[in-house]
This record gives sequence, C-alpha cells and structure tokens, in this order.
Amino acid sequence: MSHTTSTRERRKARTRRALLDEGLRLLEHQSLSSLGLREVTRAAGVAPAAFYRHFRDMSDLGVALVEESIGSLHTVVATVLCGPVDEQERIDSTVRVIAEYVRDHPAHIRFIARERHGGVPAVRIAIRAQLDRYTTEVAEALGEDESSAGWSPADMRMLAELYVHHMVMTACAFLEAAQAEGPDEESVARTARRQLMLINAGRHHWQPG
Amino acid sequence: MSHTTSTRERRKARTRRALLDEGLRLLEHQSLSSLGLREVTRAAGVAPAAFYRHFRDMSDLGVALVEESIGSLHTVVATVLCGPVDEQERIDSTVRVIAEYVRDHPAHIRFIARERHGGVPAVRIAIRAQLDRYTTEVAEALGEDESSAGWSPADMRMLAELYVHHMVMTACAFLEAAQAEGPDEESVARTARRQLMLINAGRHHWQPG
DNA sequence: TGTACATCAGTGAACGCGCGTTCACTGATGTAC
DNA sequence: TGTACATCAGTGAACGCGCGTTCACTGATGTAC
Repeated sequence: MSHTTSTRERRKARTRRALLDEGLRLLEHQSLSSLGLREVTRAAGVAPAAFYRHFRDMSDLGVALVEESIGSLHTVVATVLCGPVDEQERIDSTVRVIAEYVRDHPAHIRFIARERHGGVPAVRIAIRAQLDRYTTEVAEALGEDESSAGWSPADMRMLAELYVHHMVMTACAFLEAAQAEGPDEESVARTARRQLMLINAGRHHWQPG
Repeated sequence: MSHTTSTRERRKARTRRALLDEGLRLLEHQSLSSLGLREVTRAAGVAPAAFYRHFRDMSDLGVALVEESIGSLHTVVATVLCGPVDEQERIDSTVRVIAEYVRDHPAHIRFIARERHGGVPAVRIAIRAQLDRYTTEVAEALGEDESSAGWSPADMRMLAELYVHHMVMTACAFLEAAQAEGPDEESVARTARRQLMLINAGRHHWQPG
C-alpha cells in the first residue's frame, strides 16, 4: 500500500510537528520576522541544519502555520451557519463559539492577527487568501438565508466582509481580555452581541439598490 | 527667553527627525521587532552610538512614532464630525477623508496596522491607548447627535467602537488597494460607504435596552 | 530468514557577518566674566 | 568685544555574541535478492 506510514515517515512528521508547535509557541511573544531559525530548532530539540529538511526558511514555516491556523477556523463558521434559526439565539451562539475558539486556540488567533499586516509578504498573502475564501463562504451562506431576498451579490459580499471583520476584531478583543490587556471577557461578549444586533437591524431595513 | 531654540537644539531636533523619518520609511517593508538600530542610523547618516542620544532603544522610537502617527489622525475625526448634516453626504465625505488620509500618510497607517498586534508590547499598548482616546472622542460626538436620543452611554460606546474599527479596516483596505494587493480603490470606497449605510440603518431602528 | 546495499533525517563543526552596546574622544556651540 | 571654560551631540573603534547557511558525516530504516 502506498499510504502506510513507515517509521521513518512518522519520525519525520513528528519533527515537523515539533518545529511548527514550538514556532507557534515562540510567536506568542514576538513576530515572525524576528523569530530565528536557531531559536525554533533549539526549542524543538534538533540541530539547526535539520530545519532545512522541512522548510526552506522561516517564511515557509509561517505559511504552513497559516494553513493550520485558519483551516481550523472553518469549523467556527460551520457551527454558526448551521446554528439556531432564532436571531437572538444565533447571535448568542456566534459570540459564544468565537469565545470558545479563542480559548482553545489562542496562539493561532494571535498569529493571524499579528501577521495579517505583518512584515512577511508570503504570510500576509496566505492570510488574505484564506480570509477571502472565508468571506466567500459566509456570503454564500447569506445567499441561502430568506432575509437576503432582493440583495445583490455585491451587497451580500459587503455584508459578509462586515461579519468576517467583526469576527476577527471580536476574536482579538477576547484574546486581549484573556491576557488582561483590555476589558474583561463578559463585556467584550456583550459589546459584540449588541454590535451584531445593530448590524442585523440594518439588514432588515436595508434598501437594496 | 527659555524657548528660543539654539543652534544646538535645532541640530539635535533635526537628527531626531531623521531617525524617526528613516525608521518609518524602513518600517514600510518590515516590522518594528526586526528593524535594527544600525539600520536606522545608517539610513539617517549618523553613527550607531548617536541613536542613544535620542532613544533608549527601538521600542522607544516605536512609541514616539505612535504618537506622531495617531496624533495626525485626530484631524480626520474632526473633519468628519463637523461635516455635513445630510446622512449620505456625511458618509461620502467620511470615506473620502479616509482615502485622502491614507494617500497622504500611507506609512503612518501601515505602521499602526502592523504594530497594533505586533511583537513590541510598549508599542501595542501605546496604540491601544490612542485608539481608545479616539473611540471616546467619537462616542462623545455621537452623544451630541439628535439621533442618539434614548441611547445608553454603553451603547454609544459600542457604536463608536464599531465605527472606529470600520475606519481602521477601511484605511487598511485603501492601503492594500494602493499597492495593488487587493481590490481597487473605488470598490473599496463603495463597499465602505454601503457598510456605513447599513450601520446607519441599524442605528435608526435600534431598540435601546 | 539473512545479507548487502541504498536512502535520507538528523548531526556537529565551521564560516563569515552584522548586530547592540560601551567607551574615551572631538569639536562646535553656549556661557560667564 | 574677547577670552577661558563647560556642555554635549555625534564619532569611531572595539567587544563579544548569536545568527543563517554549508558541508561531509552517521546510523537507523527501508529495499532487493
């Protein structure tokens, strides 16, 4: 069989994981462009030269982290979009899911927030591409909602962008709350809910055209 | 007189300016935590050691750049808040002013966007403080608007945050448009305007409480 | 099953380089008389 | 106005250090017979 994993393959995969995990961990307190190759290999417990068996350079490792970080984020949108029909409940569960996600994957969120406008072009481009895919998913889901009758595709995209940006911004706020850098988690949640309610009110009174 | 500026003071100020200007210029393609002291002094045309006559370290220079970058941003809010009474016109002029601001100060905007979640704590904190002051200004201005009758202070703050975040996000989008990294300037403007219209619709149908 | 050879993830030493920081200094500017 | 001394922004050499990258290597794992 071609997809049995040999001992060698498993070992290699384990080292790669260690590099990714330790990299992400180190990125909690610095940005990718200041993260050193030797720093990562030291943390992962391998020789510096071993790095090159897995990544071309740090920006390559960064792109791999983007895939992982946003990949897992798609579950969030799925949870929300297949969620309750009642508007208020849907808002509540959206904000709850975001809070949970940040609690479970703080390093991923921080990485995305930090490198989204960061100094490494390849990573910035990868993040934009992923968020774009994400926005498209949301826009398509909006199209299936009955309250979107009469909306132009451009307007649904515009609304999807507003939602996605709001989500990212809320995730960042939860992150700051978690490290006591900003307001506490409950008030972040309250603000986020009310902002979504306001956007919803706008949706219902939208004059297309 | 105590505030005549001597030749010496003027010379010192000029070197400081050169360090700040060249620093900001170099930050267009990298983040603060990877910007070197020698890199900045080289660009400014002074010896490395001269840096210490002006800043303790790079994060100190970063904080100075924050003051400059956001300081000049307050003009934007002033322009908008004292702008036209008609809603559509107000939205149009807001988006226009943001576009102009980004065109005139691209490096400032990029710096703020990049370091807002960047790897240098002191700078992150300075940016948050400035954006907070900014949000408070907007919230106060909203309080003076007749359409805010019956709104709680918390809800006005919540709306102000939505506006400020939308502004930052739109500024970033204009920036990306300028370097052909995203959609063109006109479609960014169109999306931003319609998002503001949707938020406005929400404002008018808001049920306080 | 046993043997001989191939593969290749990880090693460890070496390299040249630019970094941040220190220090005693220089010389133009400022001040006191 | 002229002189003697003080100030201090900027210099340039020196330092120790950790960086990214290269290379021939090792030795466990995989493959063919």
